[in-house]
Amino acid sequence: MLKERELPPHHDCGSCPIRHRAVCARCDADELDLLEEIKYYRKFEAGQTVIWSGDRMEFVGSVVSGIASLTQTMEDGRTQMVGLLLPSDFVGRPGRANAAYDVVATTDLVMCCFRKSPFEDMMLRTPHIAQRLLEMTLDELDAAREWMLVLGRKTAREKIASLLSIFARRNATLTKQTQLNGPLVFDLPLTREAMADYLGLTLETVSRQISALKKDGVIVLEGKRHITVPDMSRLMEEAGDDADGGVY
Amino acid sequence: MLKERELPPHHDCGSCPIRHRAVCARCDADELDLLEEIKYYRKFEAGQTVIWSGDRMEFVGSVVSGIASLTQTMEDGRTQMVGLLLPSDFVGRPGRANAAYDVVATTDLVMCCFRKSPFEDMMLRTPHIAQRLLEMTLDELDAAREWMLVLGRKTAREKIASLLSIFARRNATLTKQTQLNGPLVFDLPLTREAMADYLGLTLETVSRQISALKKDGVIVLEGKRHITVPDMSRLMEEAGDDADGGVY
DNA sequence: CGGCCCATTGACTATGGTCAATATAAGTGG
DNA sequence: CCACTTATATTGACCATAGTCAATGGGCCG
Repeated sequence: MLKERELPPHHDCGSCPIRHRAVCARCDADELDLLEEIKYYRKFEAGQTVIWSGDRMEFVGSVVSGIASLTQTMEDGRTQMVGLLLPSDFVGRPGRANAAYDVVATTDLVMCCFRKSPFEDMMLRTPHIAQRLLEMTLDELDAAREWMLVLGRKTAREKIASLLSIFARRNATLTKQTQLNGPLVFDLPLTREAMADYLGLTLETVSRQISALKKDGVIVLEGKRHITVPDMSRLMEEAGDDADGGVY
Repeated sequence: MLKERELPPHHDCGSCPIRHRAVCARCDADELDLLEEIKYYRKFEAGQTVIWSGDRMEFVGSVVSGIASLTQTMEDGRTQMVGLLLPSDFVGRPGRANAAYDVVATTDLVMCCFRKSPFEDMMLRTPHIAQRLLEMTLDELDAAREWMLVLGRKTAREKIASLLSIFARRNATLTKQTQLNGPLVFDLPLTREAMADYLGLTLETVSRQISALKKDGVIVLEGKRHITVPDMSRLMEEAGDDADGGVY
């Protein structure tokens, strides 16, 4: 595997890009000081495994930048991605010794890690952290359940459209585009194979459906990763979601 | 729809069958007293809808007895069950005004409800409740993710075997059978259609696969609902899970 | 008895998977 | 700079699994 690179400087929480969204979002200055003492940064290269399923977990933490995936694998090699970890998302489960999933860096990744045991102690004494973690966990549960509908009931074409919708919307919020009317432009952060693992498809089917959506003008493809969505409501229609309602 | 039946007596938390597993598990006597003041029981008949998706939620609560299902429905009628609520499971999301899913009583159901707003207030002041709710939510998230693997990657036969495994194990713990060696006997709490909705299949495929497992001696079927599993490890093999490992 | 609900089974079809060939792009080293 | 390698993606031919449509069976209850 690839080797870990030099660590970034131990920077201040005040200037942290995920300060207001991560597990520390509700912490006040005093609480942040305590967190600073048990935190450290780690960098991973695209493709590198952050945690192996079954391994003892030494830390929990937040994704600062980049994307990681949570995957589950059967003995015969079939794999299913069960979560996509974006900046501010939390990794690890307080109170559990061993990891339940593989965590893999999909892109280059920076994580803000907390030593597990001190973090658990702090959670008991700091309701702000526990409250925020509960809120985030409830959000993740909703996301997982929404994905169950995608996996269980949508067609291959709808699955692809659903995934593209997620990226398009995520990118729109990230670049502060409040308008969803104009064309949306973004780069796919996943390979065809990773998309297949997330959608419960084969990479060939992913490729075919992307080609079909392109042929039908739902998306414009430049290269393999660069995508333009001329009409977002059209894409959401293709995803089987209500194009109008659900401002989410 | 069916009408609500007379309410059960407002009984004491001390004698509650889910006392040690529900959201109140960690509460001490004082905290239970406070909960008693905002709690009430509701009974639902099999088939009755407890909460409609999108409706304002007046309460949160725990399943005391019976089974409820959490389902999501697309405009064209395709439905996916996204959770199975068993005794002690929590219903509702503190901090959210409207329900995200339909909650339907699959069997006759008794719920211990808390008026939502007082419960939310109490959560802020009672770490024992928030801590337990976090723990339960993390468990549900794990369950949802395990189900994503089932939905995304397993064959119809494996899906059925996975579902039967869950019921068999749940029944074994409920009847205090610590031995998983001998034959396990239980009644299916779901119709074929509900199983299909949970597994992302059609009811015909469910029926066919149950017949196939029966023909192959993996299960013995008496009537439509009564099932005997002669060899649990055989069933888990069919489910694609490791038959030995994972004492879960 | 008759009607209703739930389940089973069969015949046929369609969606997506499998296997294989080919294309494209990004390095790597002579 | 260009051949060579490797990883990623596309496309085609064929096939298998599960879906669709339809007929039939079996309890249960009024």
